[in-house]
Amino acid sequence: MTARARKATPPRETARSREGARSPGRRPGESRTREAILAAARAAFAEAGYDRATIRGIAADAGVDPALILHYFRSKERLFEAALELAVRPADVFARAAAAGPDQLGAIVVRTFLEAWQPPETRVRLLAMFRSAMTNETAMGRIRDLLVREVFGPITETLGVPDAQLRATLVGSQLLGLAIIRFVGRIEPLASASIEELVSAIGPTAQRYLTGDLGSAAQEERQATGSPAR
Amino acid sequence: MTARARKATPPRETARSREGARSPGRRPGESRTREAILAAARAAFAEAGYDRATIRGIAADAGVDPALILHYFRSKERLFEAALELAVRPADVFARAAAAGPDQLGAIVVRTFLEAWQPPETRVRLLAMFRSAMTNETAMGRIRDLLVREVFGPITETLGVPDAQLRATLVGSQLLGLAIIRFVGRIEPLASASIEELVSAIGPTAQRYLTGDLGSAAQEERQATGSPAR
DNA sequence: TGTAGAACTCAACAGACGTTGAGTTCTATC
DNA sequence: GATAGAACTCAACGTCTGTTGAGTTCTACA
Repeated sequence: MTARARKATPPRETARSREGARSPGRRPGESRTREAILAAARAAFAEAGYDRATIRGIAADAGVDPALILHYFRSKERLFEAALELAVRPADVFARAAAAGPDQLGAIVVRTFLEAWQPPETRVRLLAMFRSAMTNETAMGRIRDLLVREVFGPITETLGVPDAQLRATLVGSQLLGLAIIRFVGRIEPLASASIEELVSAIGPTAQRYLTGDLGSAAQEERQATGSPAR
Repeated sequence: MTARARKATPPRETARSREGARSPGRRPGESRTREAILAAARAAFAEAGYDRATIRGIAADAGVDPALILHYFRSKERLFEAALELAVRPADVFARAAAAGPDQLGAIVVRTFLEAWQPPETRVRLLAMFRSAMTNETAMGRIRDLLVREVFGPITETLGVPDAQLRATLVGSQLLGLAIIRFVGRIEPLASASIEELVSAIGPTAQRYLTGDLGSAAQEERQATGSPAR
């Protein structure tokens, strides 16, 4: 009980109205409780990651009994999966990428990625995903899908360049690292650099990964059957 | 108790010799128990991250009572700090960087970074650090120090280029993302690409971040007092 | 109007967790 | 050879965890 992520949680009390317990049973009118739970869950996962976020804490934030969460979602893991849904709409990237020439792809990818973090709803989902990915298979799998299946994989394959998957993961590695330093670690000066600044610094990197020359070693190895050395 | 990171832990038993308890009290001869604990701790933190790794599990792996760990290290957090010490020897980078021309700096930085992951002792420490960094201040602080104070900060400052800190964090972001995709997420084809391949793909990126032109937006903003938009 | 079932709460479970204090056995120093 | 203290184990503490089952109140449909 040294350093817990929960706020100052007085012994019990949760969300009861001043004195006496909230009565059990269904509430009159239509219920938006499920959404409240999901919002609280996303906030908790974003702040603390999968391991440190607790069902009890989420329940308290949503003003609800912990058991109700499991009534809806059956387990913490499934709650997490539900909370992560629709973290990113790949359509945005494609639309903007298609509208511009292929030589501006790098800048557009970086800008779209950074702008995706601006709306609080998206930001909270992405933070939850990233904070949890190091120790949670679901979150890491989600990142992998975004990179190789949903976003950058399709982009590089559409481009018709060789080494599509390698290019996709290279772009992904740069954006992943950027996001962690900027939004999770909040390390300066990257944390408070403007989007313009980052686009002009990192855009060319993404551009090269997407369409450029990846160097002789990469070329050779891709043509060979197995990979030497390591 | 859905998905724990611990192995198959039969109720008790830890490391007792078949039957009966191991007797208490000091063991004869010189003790290397402290080192055994640290090794087990590093392995656990590398596998599961700070939150999921447990003192009890580490104690079992080291063949020792949990209380002994706290006798040595006073708390889980301090155990973690001790386990992370000497994760990287910055001297390696400097020596190799000094030996080559400034136009090969990018390739050298990438290669040195990747090679640092090869020895199991270093690998396990770095994995522990990265796996824990998303939810643990100590680990993230350690990463920040490596980036801006111990390794890349000094390098960029020695180069005499403008925007030293920005360049340092940019290189750091690329290497951080690379390490997470390759060593934590093990996402292909990046996970099993050869070092040569990665050096020729990512080296130019690092080179540009270190000594190249970061683009007009970056230049302008660095000369102005405050940063606009955001 | 009756009834199935959804939406809720309560109380408890069993097990984990970090940490503590007291006790035992050895080593080093005088 | 006595003594301080380091190196260890044991048993327990208090708290927190995800999850369960039973009970209550409402809604929707026949």
